[in-house]
Amino acid sequence: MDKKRSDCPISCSLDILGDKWSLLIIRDVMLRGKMSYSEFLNSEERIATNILVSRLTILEGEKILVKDVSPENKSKYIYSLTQKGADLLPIIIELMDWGAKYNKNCPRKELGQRIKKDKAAVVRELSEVLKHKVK
Amino acid sequence: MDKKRSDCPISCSLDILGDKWSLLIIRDVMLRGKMSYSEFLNSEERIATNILVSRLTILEGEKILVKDVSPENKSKYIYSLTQKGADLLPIIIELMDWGAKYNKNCPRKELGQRIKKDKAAVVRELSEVLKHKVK
DNA sequence: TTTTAGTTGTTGCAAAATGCAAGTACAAAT
DNA sequence: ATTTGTACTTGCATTTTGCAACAACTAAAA
Repeated sequence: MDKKRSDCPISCSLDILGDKWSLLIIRDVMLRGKMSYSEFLNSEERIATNILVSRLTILEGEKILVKDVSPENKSKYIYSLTQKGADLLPIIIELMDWGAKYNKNCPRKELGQRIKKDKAAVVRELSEVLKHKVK
Repeated sequence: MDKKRSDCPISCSLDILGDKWSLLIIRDVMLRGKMSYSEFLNSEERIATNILVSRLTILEGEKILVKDVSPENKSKYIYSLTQKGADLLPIIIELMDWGAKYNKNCPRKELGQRIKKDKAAVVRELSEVLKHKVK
């Protein structure tokens, strides 16, 4: 954690999350079941390797993600959400809702449709699911 | 609007909002009644003048803000939210809630307290207020 | 009229972050 | 022993950001 720009909670959040990549990694873990460096690397947005390492380090340092050796493959690491990371769910959902609303090229899929109908229910259900995976 | 990284709605949102400053400007307009270049410049986070101009141009280009000559002072511009900009309210509220929850130095003030108690009500009330100001 | 203050920028330059390509290290599989 | 998979590191060019100074315009004051 560097020095904060101010004590405004929005500013504090943006100090950590305010870039184009961090929340995409969170999305991958939260909604797409991705857990490893190579899975993140293969996301369609094509993050560079050095940026990915840098962001994973920061997210781990902020205790948003935790890193463990994979049980199946000892030369592999898996990243999981902490409760602090899981609590980013509403932000992710709102970004998805706004993005879908104002981009024609972003057709709403299953989750998007459900968010449009009952956002609160989606957040409730997903946070329940995440609760059982949190480290 | 540059080229998008993907059609994921979260990614699309971050293409526009994914930096440390844009959402702080939105915060200033949305929650602090700020409307002008000089007011944004004087926020405690101390944005640089070239960054501010750059962000205002982008936000105007994305039709999140609109720029008009001030009625009182013809050498002054005022920036207002469009409906697209006002629809960022839930994102701002969630960033505030998460930031306040995980930062000791961010004591929740009036709005923060109300968000903690009943987030949905706050969003409903504030979006009603914003609706009447939208350009 | 000249000056001063207020407002919204622009410009130049250094520092930091990002993007890209290649290389490294280590474990497991063949 | 070699290859494959996984997780990085490094070097370098490009882009963005941060900082400080300067500029253009308007309105009001002296």
